[in-house]
Amino acid sequence: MPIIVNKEEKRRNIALSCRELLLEHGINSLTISQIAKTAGVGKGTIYEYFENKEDIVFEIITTFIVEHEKKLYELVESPITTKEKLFHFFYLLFENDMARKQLKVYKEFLAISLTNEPREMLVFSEQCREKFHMILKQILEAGVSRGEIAKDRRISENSLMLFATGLVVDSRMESCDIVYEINMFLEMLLPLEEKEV
Amino acid sequence: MPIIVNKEEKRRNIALSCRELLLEHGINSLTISQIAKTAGVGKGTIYEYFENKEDIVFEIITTFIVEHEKKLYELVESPITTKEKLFHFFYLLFENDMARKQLKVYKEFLAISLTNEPREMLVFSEQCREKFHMILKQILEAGVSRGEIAKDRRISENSLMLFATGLVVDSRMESCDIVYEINMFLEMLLPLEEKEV
DNA sequence: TTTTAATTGACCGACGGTCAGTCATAATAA
DNA sequence: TTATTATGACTGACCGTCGGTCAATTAAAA
Repeated sequence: MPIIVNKEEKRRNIALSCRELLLEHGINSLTISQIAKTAGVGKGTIYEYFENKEDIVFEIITTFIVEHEKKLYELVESPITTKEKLFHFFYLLFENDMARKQLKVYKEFLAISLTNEPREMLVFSEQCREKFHMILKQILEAGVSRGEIAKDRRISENSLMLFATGLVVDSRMESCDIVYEINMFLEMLLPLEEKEV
Repeated sequence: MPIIVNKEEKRRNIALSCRELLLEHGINSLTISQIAKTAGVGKGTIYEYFENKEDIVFEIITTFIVEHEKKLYELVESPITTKEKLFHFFYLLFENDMARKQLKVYKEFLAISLTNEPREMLVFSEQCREKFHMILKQILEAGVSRGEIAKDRRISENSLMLFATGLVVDSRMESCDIVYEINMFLEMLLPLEEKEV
């Protein structure tokens, strides 16, 4: 019998070898031929492991999101105020050059799932949504139990996430000052007095 | 001397003749050849009036947004509570089939301006942002002066708009129940007691 | 030798975009 | 009034690119 390759692993390896390529150029200026060459395989081989071009991007994005999640879990545990945690929950995406480069690719991913509606991507988005929801919930509950958020103030995790999405999308505009927008939003939800409790 | 056509007008007419086509199929499954045929001109002629494919969509989107703005202005004047106005500020986009069809195209437009970053589109987006900002400001100020919003509650128009963007983008997911999300958000900003004042 | 998973790159069709050439009109000359 | 000509409008055959396919090939195991 011929060699049996670990499909899952090879898929990941091909994707990994293109990470830099994708970060540098965007999705659109990335061709399958380039990808194949970079990964050191034939063009046809790519289609043994991926459905289509978007599928490759999808695999890479997944690694980004896993990394992002890790940062979020650190955030939950960090010894700062709830308001600061919330600030970083949003700001993490824009923190530094690397984050912004990854965000750029994530935006392209968003763009794809906004036009075609590939079932798989939707499912994936929903899973992310759920995870982030949980993280937010932890942050908020800790805030309440620590008395940093008044018990009667109902803060909707969903609303915070929709705000985050809006932030990602509208950050393309010059007139959108990320830090300012986040602070305004948080100030609206958690006015100073409450934090001081 | 040859005929001189009104370029501006012809551009609009070509775009207009493709409105239905665009609403029915998306941007991606719309080809230049189709557009040319539908508009009753040669393929090359299209490029006399438009930079590229996206430029055509851009022209059509503009008509959608103008219509949407009109509805928003009506909303400002309508005899309902501030909270209801805010609800409809968001919900107008999902109100009926027509709105949702237009929104679908708008999402595709968003997708384009999210990947390529054509200067022109950015400028356009910022102009829209400014207009919607003004409308929100009017609604909120009316709310304060009518005593429906406490004077000390600072509500950030920008935050509302970011939420709206998030709503548009995340509405692609099944798990995002528009009406519910809007109500949760508004309840967070304007708890019942305040409205009752 | 046979079997079969894996690999490959030449090839295909679709599509966005271009451009050399044609057409239609109106200003002008005869 | 008619012929000439200048020029913007218009056209569709053609081009390059790119995502995706598939028949042929390879090579390891049986």
